[in-house]
Amino acid sequence: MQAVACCSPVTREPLSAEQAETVMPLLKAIADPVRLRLLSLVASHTDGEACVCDLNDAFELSQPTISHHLKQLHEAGLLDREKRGVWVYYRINAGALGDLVRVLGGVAP
Amino acid sequence: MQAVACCSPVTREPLSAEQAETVMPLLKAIADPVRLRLLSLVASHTDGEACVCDLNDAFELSQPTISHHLKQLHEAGLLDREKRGVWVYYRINAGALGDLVRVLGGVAP
DNA sequence: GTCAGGCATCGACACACATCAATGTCTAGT
DNA sequence: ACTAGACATTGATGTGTGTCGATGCCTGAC
Repeated sequence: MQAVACCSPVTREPLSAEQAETVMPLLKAIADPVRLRLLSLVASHTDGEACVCDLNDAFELSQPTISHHLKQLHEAGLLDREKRGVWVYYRINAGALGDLVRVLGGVAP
Repeated sequence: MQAVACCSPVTREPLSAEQAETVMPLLKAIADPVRLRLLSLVASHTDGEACVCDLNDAFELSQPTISHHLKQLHEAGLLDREKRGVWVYYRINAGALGDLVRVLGGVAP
């Protein structure tokens, strides 16, 4: 998969400035409590996808705010977006999350 | 080790607000290009520790800025601090990084 | 065509944060 | 004691970002 395909783990050799900037979008995307929970909600949902209508109800935040966070996760490559009729479904991109785990020195399942 | 010991992977079940807040310090600490590189520099250095004097020279940033970032990483539990004479050494805390990897659904080495 | 509802975009605001110069604190020499 | 050097702390400043209300765009139903 290797959606980001960046570099060896941070614990192995020093990250260059360019490599760090490559990983930043992923890290900044999940470095917010609401976005991390959104990602978790989508990832752990049935079939690995969830409707925005359900996600809105899971937080005491305005609809534009949730929409904004989902856009951030989508642009980072962590969530895929698909419109089906009136509803929009977000799906987890396991590859992107796996890349991040590997950069941090872990082993992706 | 389990320095943070928080929760099952984000991909398994939805993270609660409290669980998300628990992981945030770790994520926010590495969600900055300079700090991620600092962490990588320390982690990949000989014996897993590095002197601040060396870290200062690795960036074109002022000394207070580097000091500030190292403090952030230290307070997040990712780096241990030890003063030896005039010099200060920072050491990687592999446990904290491992916890983060596990929360993200990876397997820590 | 019209209307209602789901979601995105826009503009504005408040707060957080990265950065620096100046200063403080500690240690080892001399 | 005095000095020089290594790091930390402080205060100030500019930029980034999370949040919301208002508005716009689609889609399906009538």
